[in-house]
Amino acid sequence: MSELSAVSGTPTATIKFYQREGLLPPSDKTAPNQADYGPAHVARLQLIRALLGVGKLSIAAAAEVIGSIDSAEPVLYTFEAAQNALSEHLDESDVTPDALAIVDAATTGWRVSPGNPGRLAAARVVDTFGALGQADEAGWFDRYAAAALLAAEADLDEIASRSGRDAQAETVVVGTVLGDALFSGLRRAAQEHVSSGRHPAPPHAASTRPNGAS
Amino acid sequence: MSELSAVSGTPTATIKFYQREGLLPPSDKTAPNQADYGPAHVARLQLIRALLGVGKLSIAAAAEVIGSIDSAEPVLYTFEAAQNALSEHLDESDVTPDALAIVDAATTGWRVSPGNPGRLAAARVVDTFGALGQADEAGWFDRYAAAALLAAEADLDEIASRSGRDAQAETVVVGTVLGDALFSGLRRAAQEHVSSGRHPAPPHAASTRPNGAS
DNA sequence: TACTATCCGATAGCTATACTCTCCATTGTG
DNA sequence: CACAATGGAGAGTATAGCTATCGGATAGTA
Repeated sequence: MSELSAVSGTPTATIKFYQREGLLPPSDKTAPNQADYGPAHVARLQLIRALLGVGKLSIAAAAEVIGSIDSAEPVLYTFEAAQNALSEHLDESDVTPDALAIVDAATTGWRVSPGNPGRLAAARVVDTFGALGQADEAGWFDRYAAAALLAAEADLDEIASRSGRDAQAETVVVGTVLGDALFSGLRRAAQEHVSSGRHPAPPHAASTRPNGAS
Repeated sequence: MSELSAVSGTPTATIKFYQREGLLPPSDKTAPNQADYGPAHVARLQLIRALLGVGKLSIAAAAEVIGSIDSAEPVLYTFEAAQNALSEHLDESDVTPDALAIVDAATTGWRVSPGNPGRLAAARVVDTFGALGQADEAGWFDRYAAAALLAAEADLDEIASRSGRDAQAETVVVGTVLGDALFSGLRRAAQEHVSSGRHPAPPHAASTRPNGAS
């Protein structure tokens, strides 16, 4: 076990905790008190740390998505499981019909089930936006929908490039979880870029420099 | 005070807590034990609930962004403040140069300061992605960067449509915080759409229906 | 066989966050 | 003037995510 701890940099106490919570599969034990860990365990632990750390999942949510990787279900179900684990559970009564209509209008032509967690989450954002007295003057929702479509196509292409159910299922989870974080980072960078292109004086954060490929 | 509580549906104990934490400005008191709250207080409280609830900010982060709305700084600084409050504080030593190079390549031509929190956050995602044994086969990073640019342009247009520093500053904060949640919801919806367009059998979540504008 | 070191597993404890409750002097109101 | 309500301050609570300790068992060594 402390082999695992040493390799991963995770304290043994934490590893034991993850095992208890069902995040990490039980060790293949060779004796009542002796266990063996292989590269699969190391990889799994790394996945856990990524989901909890960068992805900010809760222990329970991480356990759910990991379970859906391990189940033999087709990849499409893993997708659903990942989405459910990542979103808090809303139903239609948590959002106004108006907000749903706005979301549906922004996603016209999309084939999305009414209970899709993303649809409901987006509607709640629309509600919140309205409650704060903000209005969508410049087609913000529509343009976000276009951006989201771009990202989703990239996601699906990335998944399709993997071969084998297990590799695909893992990419589904990793892509879904890390995708949020990646986009959020890139959007902030893009905000600075767009903003500096429109306003003469850049924010005080030191030197801004045009970015050539390294 | 319980006027405020009634209107907002927030318990008075919680309101008092927010005041203590500096989220809510002190009441304009008319007597040592009697205070008056106006519509500004109601609006502020709603903003707080939105930041904490939908935006999932911590109390401390919310206090920071709210402070930057109230300061008289130009809107560009509010942008920076919002970004800093939303990102955990990374510096270049937290990510590999390789990951930074990949991020910079995906954002070629963008004018972004090296310390931009988004740039570093994106690099950390790239690192994590690699550590999990995933490779960017289908131009995932580049395509996310394109999507992020779209979103950032929408953000800036939306902000530009507001008049007055205070309205703009509030839209900066609201847009930056809610934008992450909105995109994440729309991306999940788009994933289902794209996925159902590519695979014959949809996931079991009941009826999927093509979506006509309401 | 004795000794030591390690390991597993279970339990209890710790820390941070986001509230929530209790107390109490003050005070508007009838 | 009685009296419920108010504002402010500090302590208390619930949950999440670890972390530390203890007890029993076993492998390695001599």
